[in-house]
Amino acid sequence: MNETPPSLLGLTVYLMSRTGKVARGRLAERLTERGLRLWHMAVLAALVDFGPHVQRELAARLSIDRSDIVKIVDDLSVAGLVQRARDTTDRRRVMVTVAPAGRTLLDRLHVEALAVQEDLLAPLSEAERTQLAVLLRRVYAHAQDGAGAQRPGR
Amino acid sequence: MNETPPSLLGLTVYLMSRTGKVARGRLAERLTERGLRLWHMAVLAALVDFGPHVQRELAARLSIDRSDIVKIVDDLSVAGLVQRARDTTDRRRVMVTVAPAGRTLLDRLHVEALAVQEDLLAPLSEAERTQLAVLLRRVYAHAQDGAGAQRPGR
DNA sequence: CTTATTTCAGTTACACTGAGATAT
DNA sequence: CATATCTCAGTGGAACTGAAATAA
Repeated sequence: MNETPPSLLGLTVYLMSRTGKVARGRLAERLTERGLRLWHMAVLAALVDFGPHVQRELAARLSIDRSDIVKIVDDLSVAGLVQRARDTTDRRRVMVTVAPAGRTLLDRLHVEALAVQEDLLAPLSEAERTQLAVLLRRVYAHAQDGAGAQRPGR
Repeated sequence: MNETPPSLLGLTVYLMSRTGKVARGRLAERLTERGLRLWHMAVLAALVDFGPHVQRELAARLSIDRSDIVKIVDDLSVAGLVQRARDTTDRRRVMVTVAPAGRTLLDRLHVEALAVQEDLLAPLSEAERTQLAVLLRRVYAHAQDGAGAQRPGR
């Protein structure tokens, strides 16, 4: 009685939308327990992977709106997970650097994300999980390239 | 410079969340041109695939909140895409039936959804698209079973 | 004077909560 | 009285718009 309409299950875009929402929701659930949201984790990851960023770079890399990055970085700063400092050569810019506490927290968040993933992908074998990851990475890369919908670039 | 952090790309849950959001966004974009949203299409699909529903059944089948189904069905009703009628045997219930206009519209929406999908999955071969669909269907089915996060059942 | 970056205020869509109205 | 269904009002996070403040 609770079956999903076959005409929707036959659409891969619909499946992507639904499963993506579940993935997002379960990740967010874990992060909420720590008073964080997905963007907080994403920003920490960007800082750890690529080093200090100007806020505008963070927004561009993560596809967050420039208006929203402010609050996110502010939250992280208040929590002592990142440090903010005016760029001395261009005082319009705010350099954001990950703090030691941010690194150790990100490690833990990563472990939790893997647990969520383990749970979500439970019905798939190791090989199938790899397959899924590979396929999604290619789709993601293609989408990032701006093909398809209008991508004004902002 | 706009590369996504590798530690996030390595998480399949993150990829699912991101690609799902893109899929959702592009579908919604098309529907917005017709003044519709994703749930409108989902409700039409449920009615066409399974016949008339009581509103509560629609909500359960599509995992929409019982509070939100009201407005969605109301929109469809105003647009002449569905018909609402009190159940004569249990006058608390409202039976929702798809109207002919709803059927023909759903056909067109389905075509558009396939176009969006074609675009999004462009980098994948036919075989790979099938693979992706199969894997996602299994993940979706598993998620629906209530495994993992708390599913209070409402 | 124009442009870039940060910041803030406000809007919209969305998912959910809680409670009221009606009927069983 | 308890329960089920529908309905509405309100809340909070998310994504976006527009514009002000500061600096180049």
